[in-house]
Amino acid sequence: MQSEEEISNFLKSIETRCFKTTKRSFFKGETITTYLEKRNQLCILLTGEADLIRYDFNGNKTIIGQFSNNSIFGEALYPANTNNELFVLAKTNCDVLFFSYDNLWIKCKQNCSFHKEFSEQINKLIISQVVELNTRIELLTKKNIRDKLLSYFDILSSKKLSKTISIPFTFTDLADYLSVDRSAMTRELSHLIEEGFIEKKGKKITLLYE
Amino acid sequence: MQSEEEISNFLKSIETRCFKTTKRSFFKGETITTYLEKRNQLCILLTGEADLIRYDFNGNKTIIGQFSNNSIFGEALYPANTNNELFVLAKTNCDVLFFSYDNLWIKCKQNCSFHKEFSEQINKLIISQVVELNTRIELLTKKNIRDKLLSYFDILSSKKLSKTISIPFTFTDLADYLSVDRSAMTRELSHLIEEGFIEKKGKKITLLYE
DNA sequence: AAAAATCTGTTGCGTATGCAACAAAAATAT
DNA sequence: ATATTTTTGTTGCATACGCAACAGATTTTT
Repeated sequence: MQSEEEISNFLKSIETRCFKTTKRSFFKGETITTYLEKRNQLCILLTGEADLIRYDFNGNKTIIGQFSNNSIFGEALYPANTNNELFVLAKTNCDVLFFSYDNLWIKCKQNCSFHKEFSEQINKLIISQVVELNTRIELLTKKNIRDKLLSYFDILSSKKLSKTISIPFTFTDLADYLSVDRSAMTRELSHLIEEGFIEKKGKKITLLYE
Repeated sequence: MQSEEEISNFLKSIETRCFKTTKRSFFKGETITTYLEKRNQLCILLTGEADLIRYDFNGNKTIIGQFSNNSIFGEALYPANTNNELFVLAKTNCDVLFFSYDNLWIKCKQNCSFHKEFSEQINKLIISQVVELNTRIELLTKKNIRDKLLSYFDILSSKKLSKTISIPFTFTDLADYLSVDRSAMTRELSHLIEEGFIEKKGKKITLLYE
C-alpha cells in the first residue's frame, strides 16, 4: 500500500474526468454537509479538520466523529437516520472532495485507468476508516475513564514508538472522542499524575509505567 | 447494489481460482482466529455467529464486537494491538471464508472477472461494516443507559418499519453491545416499562411513544 | 496591543450505574 | 426426562462520573 502522502497527492490531483467530482473550500464554522437525504454523497477531507456533530431533541450537542486529513465521510456510511440531525462542521478552513457513492461501482464506459485507481484509493481510505472506527470502539467499550485514557495513551505510544506522546487535539475534544465529561476526565488525569502513572506538561504526556 | 442474499450466495459459491481462499467450519466454542500478527488475513462469516472478545490484563472479558451473516473481520481492520489479546470465538457453529487482504489490491495476471467481482463484493461488505460500526458508535456515545436503549430501539424500529420489534440477541449480549452493566440495563428497562415508554414481552418490545 | 473567545483545572454535589449476590425461568445438553 | 448451563429479573451498596460553576491560562480575533 502507498503512503498516506501518496494517497493524499493523488486525491488532490483529481480533476473531473469520466465522472463528476466536486472540490469546494469551506471556512471555519461552515457546514460542510448534513446527513439528511444525501445518501449518495461521499466526502473526503483534503485539508483541514471537521467534526461530525449530533444535536439531539433536547438541543444537546455531541461530537460523534472527528475528521482530518483523508478522512472519508458521508451519509452513505451512516445508518439511515431517525431522530437526531447530524452535521459536518468545519473546525478549521477545509478543502473537501465530493462525489457520488455510485461511482465506486459503476464501471465507466471507457474502462479508464483513472476510474480504476480512484476506486482502489477510495477503498483503501475506507479500510483505514474502519481501523479508526474500531480503535474508537475499543476505547468506548472500556468501562471507566482511567482505562479509556490509558488505552488511548497506549495506542498513541505504540504508534509513535515512544513513551512520550503529544495529544493531537485539545483535551476538550479528547473528552468528546472518549465520550466522557471533560471535567471528570481532567480529574482522572490529575489522579493519574498523583499516583505516578503519567507525567503531563501541556499536551505532552509521558507514560511512567511498564 | 445487490441484496444481502445475492452477496451471500456469491460468497458461498467461491472456489479458489486465481488466488487462494480457504473455507473452514468451526464448532461452537472454537476460536476462529486471534488478532495477533495475522495482519494480512481477512475473514468473512458465511454462516453462524461469532464474538470478538477482549481479555484485558486483569482477565476481564469484554465482547467488543458481534459478527453474523456476511460480517467481515480480521486483524487488518484493527488497530495494531498493544496490550490486550483479541479472539474471535464461534458462538454457534460457523462457516468462515479466509483470504489474504492483499488480494483485494493485487491485480491478477489474467485480469479475470472473478477477481474483479470478488474485490467489489468485499468492498461493499466493508462499507456495510462501516455503517454497522457507525451505528454502534452512535449508541456508545449516548450518555446514559436510557438513551442508549431508546436509540437502539429506534434504529430497529425504523429498520422494520414497526413499533414492535424483536431484539435479535439475548439481553446479556445487548448489554455487551451497548457496553453497560446487564443488571443496570435490566433495571432501566423496568423503569421504561413503569413509566409507560415501552411494553416488553420476552424479546418483543413495543414502543409506546410518538 | 486590547478584547473576545476558548481551553484548562478545580471542587461540591447528587445520582446513575457498576458490582455482587441470589433465585426463578428458560434453554441446552446428556 | 433429567441434569446442567445460561439467561433474566431484582435489590442493596458504594462510587465513579456527569453536571454546574468559576477563575486563571491560553489562543484567536480585531
